[in-house]
Amino acid sequence: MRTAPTILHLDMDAFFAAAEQAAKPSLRGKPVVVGGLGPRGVVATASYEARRFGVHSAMPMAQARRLAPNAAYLVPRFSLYRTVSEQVMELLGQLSPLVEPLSMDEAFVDLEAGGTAADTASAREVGERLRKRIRAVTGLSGSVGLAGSKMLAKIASEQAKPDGLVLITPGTERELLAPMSVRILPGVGPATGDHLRRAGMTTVADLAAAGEDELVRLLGRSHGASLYRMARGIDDRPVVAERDAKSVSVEDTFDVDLHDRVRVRSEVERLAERCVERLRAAGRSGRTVVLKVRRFDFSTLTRSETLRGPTDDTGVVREAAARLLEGVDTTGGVRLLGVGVTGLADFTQEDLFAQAAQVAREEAAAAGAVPGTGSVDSGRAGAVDAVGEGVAGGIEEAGESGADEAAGAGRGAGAGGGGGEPVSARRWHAGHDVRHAEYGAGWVQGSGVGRVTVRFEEPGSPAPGRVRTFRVDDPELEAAEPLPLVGVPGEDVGV
DNA sequence: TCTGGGGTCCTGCACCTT
DNA sequence: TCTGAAGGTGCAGGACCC
Repeated sequence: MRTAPTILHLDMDAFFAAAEQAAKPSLRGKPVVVGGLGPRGVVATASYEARRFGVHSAMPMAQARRLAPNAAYLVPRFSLYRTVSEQVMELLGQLSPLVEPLSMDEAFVDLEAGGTAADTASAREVGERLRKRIRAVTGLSGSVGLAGSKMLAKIASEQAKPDGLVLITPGTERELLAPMSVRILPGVGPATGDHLRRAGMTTVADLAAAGEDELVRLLGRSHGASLYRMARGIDDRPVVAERDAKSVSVEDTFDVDLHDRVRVRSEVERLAERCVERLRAAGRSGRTVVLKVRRFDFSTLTRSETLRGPTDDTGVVREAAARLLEGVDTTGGVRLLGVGVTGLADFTQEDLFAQAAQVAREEAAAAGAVPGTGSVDSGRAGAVDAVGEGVAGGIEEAGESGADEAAGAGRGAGAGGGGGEPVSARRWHAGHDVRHAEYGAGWVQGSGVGRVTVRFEEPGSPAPGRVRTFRVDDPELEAAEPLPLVGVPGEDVGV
């Protein structure tokens, strides 16, 4: 147990929404909701102004729109958030070599490893200086929690929100935690919370009083034992700077349930290809292929197959996923499909298993054994065509329905201009950056029925910009990269 | 009311080997 | 040769997190 607050937890406030407000002066002080805008989208982040209407993360977007009909609804711009995240992580790296990012907007820092003096005043000073620097560099606010362990530092930053700093003095953990809900502890979600409530435990004090044996009996060995320790304020998990990914997966929820088995099969192939692209980009290969199917009634099942060795071969993963699909009943409709690879290894060279599989495919093709699949090459080309058709189909559907948004963030993302795409096929995503030959930089406020509305303003604009409407195929309008956010002048940027 | 996407970890069961 | 225990591995599902 540490005797000084040596762990810092940083949590950026309403990160995606705050980044959008910083980038778009007209949205500052207004309710902003970022998330999937399709019929089955959910809220990723709501600004504090939107939270006042009851909107929160993971809420279905349709419900959010009912609660806050006048909020700005935007699709996420991950490239912008990643850029800001890198700036913030760099600032954290100046505090200590031991930084553990949890997501784009959250991280633990081991201050002791960074040489911060082991006393309360020094930790508080480091935390306050960090918050100022983040505001100076990004224009955004972050909340800081300081404590002797990861669990308590995280609880502290939660209490500090928004835009604050809370320090938990080591030694006071147990009395601080005692009256809190069991849900404050990491690993206690809705299901475990309910389970404990039925057993008469609602506060952390109840857990500590119940004893380890009782918690193990209720929740199992691993979960029960670790929860008992946490309930007594004990958490000696170290800050871990580097973590290797253990799986790579992609999944898509469809606007409308799929019933056509042929379409389901082609979607699985497309997902397998996307999954391998990600796998290869990470320089990894994997041994177990996992197919995920969520049916019309939201029931979810997974099927997996372990290969003889790891692979990063598109054909091998595609065929394994297709085999797994054969064993799944999809009558009634499919809401979501996913393909993943686990059992990751670090090699990228051609493996013998993939070569053997390729030989088998070529032999089968030469023998004409599988009509329609053709050779390896033509099989791949066919799959690529199917992807192209899928995207084009999505565009037509969006146009016909007057929908103002993409079917899903994953599909057609990045469309909207540039890259030699025909202008007639463009899609304009609410919130995304554009540039007009005459009016300059702006962002898409909405689109539909052949028109796109753009607000022309930049992160540094002193006042909300003007709004203009164009035809969706206006040749003078093109998609643009996000502009860098502007820090708050006058803040301390010294190191 | 109607539930995304990308992950991690744990549990229980079946099967195989020693 | 049969039997049972123990451990490893594969598979499926559930819970949780951001």
